[in-house]
Amino acid sequence: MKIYNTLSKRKEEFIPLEEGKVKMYVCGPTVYNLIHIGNARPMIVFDTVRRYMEHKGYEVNFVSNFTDVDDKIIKKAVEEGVDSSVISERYIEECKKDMEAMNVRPATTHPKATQEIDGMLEMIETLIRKGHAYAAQDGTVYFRTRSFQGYGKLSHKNLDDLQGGNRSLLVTGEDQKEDPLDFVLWKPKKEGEPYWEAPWCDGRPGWHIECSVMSKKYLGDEIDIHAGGEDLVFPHHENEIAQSEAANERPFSRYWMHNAFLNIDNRKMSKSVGNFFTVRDIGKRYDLQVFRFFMLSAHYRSPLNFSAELMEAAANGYDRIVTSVSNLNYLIRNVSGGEDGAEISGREEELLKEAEGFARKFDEAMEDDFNTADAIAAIFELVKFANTNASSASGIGFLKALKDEIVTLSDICGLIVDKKEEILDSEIEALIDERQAARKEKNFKQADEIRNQLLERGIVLEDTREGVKWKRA
RNA sequence: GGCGCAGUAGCCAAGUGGUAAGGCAUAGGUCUGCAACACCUCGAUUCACCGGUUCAAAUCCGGUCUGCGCCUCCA
Repeated sequence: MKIYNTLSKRKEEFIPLEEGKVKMYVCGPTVYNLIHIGNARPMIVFDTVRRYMEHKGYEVNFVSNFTDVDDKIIKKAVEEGVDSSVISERYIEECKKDMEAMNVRPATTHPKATQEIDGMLEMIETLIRKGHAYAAQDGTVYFRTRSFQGYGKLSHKNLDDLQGGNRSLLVTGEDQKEDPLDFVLWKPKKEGEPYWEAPWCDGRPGWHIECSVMSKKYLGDEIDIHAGGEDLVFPHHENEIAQSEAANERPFSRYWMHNAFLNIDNRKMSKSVGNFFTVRDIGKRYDLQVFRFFMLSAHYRSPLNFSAELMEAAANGYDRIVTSVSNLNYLIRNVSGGEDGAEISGREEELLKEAEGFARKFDEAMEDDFNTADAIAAIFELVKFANTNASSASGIGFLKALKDEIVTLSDICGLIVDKKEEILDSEIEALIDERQAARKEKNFKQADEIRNQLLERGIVLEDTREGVKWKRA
């Protein structure tokens, strides 16, 4: 399995620290609002990475945090006149609902920053003791960036370039720093803000220290994979490396994975431009399975553009897979030989062998830095193969094997393609029978009337060679 | 200003040295009472442009143009 590592800027063979196990940390959202569709990209992408690794037999310890103390949360809490925990708890719950709707599995652990303050105090103390951090006059604690040799190794920046770029961006409090590149580990409370007691001042943690500490606590000093959006490379992940490696004196993460952005009309989403969608909004307009399919239709390191037209195309593509599985289900239910036909014939054996080639192609694509676009192409080839080779003359064992293969590969992508069979109420069933009778008598006018009637109730009929099928519109 | 990414059919998108996957859309056909589904057929002599290296380049090198990202809270 090859993974593109931001650290080395190349694909590397994945070798876990511990045989058969993967320790993976994904930076989660700051919970001050409903998550937007950009937040959803790393969730879907890295959930898919996790699913594939589990499919390969790895035991994955998947940790993803909620940042629940932050300026934006506090601002919202002040606006609503409630405690900031009310805001963060509310949006953590909403985020979990969205994740479920996108078929993103809950992490092994979802730590919250506010529950991990002790660990942060401890790491900050360690950093001060080792000379990597210092407290300023007002109690703010800064990381001494130049004290960490490897600073810049992830984002491939050199310190002097950074300094030049930063010079014009000096803000208040900057003059307390020994060096403009130093960043905050702990900051003093302001009136009305949540705070914790600390040796330097009552205050709250900086953003970067949170992830270093949560990763250490739940996964250990050294982990396999650390992931997040590409905008986190600098400064967030660079700073995490500095903190963790300076404190633990061990390499932090072996592989760093970063997803590219989801754009809207080729522009980064932003509230000021007004091209900003929440997952909740999109879920009202589209099946979120379609959204997930859309996300995986491009490589995770390529920018992906979001638009109604592209979602439309994705919906049609996703439906093709769902329809194929539903056709197989129909054949399985109505196969002439029933369960007795479970025996797979020699010819079918050969076909299944051929079908395995698509699963192999799928695996090869995923092995190559999780090339989901190629992997989905393999699913489409399999779908075409199934559509071409399955018929009412097929044995049930053969049909089930084909269906299982499509469902298994789709499931690795987190795509639900085997829709549960619904029971129709008897009234609708009676109408379908009535229409069939009308068709038999060549009373097509009445037959079409009934079909339209059912369509108004959201039932779409399809007359296939094998019989009448229906689906929800 | 510094660092970096991308430009492949109408649209989306794989492909990083050996002669252009897959999907959507469009058109024609088979099937069908019609519709839908499915299947078949059709689409880049060519990968932004210009040079170079090579037996061989979408893939490597140099340059040009265009779009985008990071350097500041951000997935």
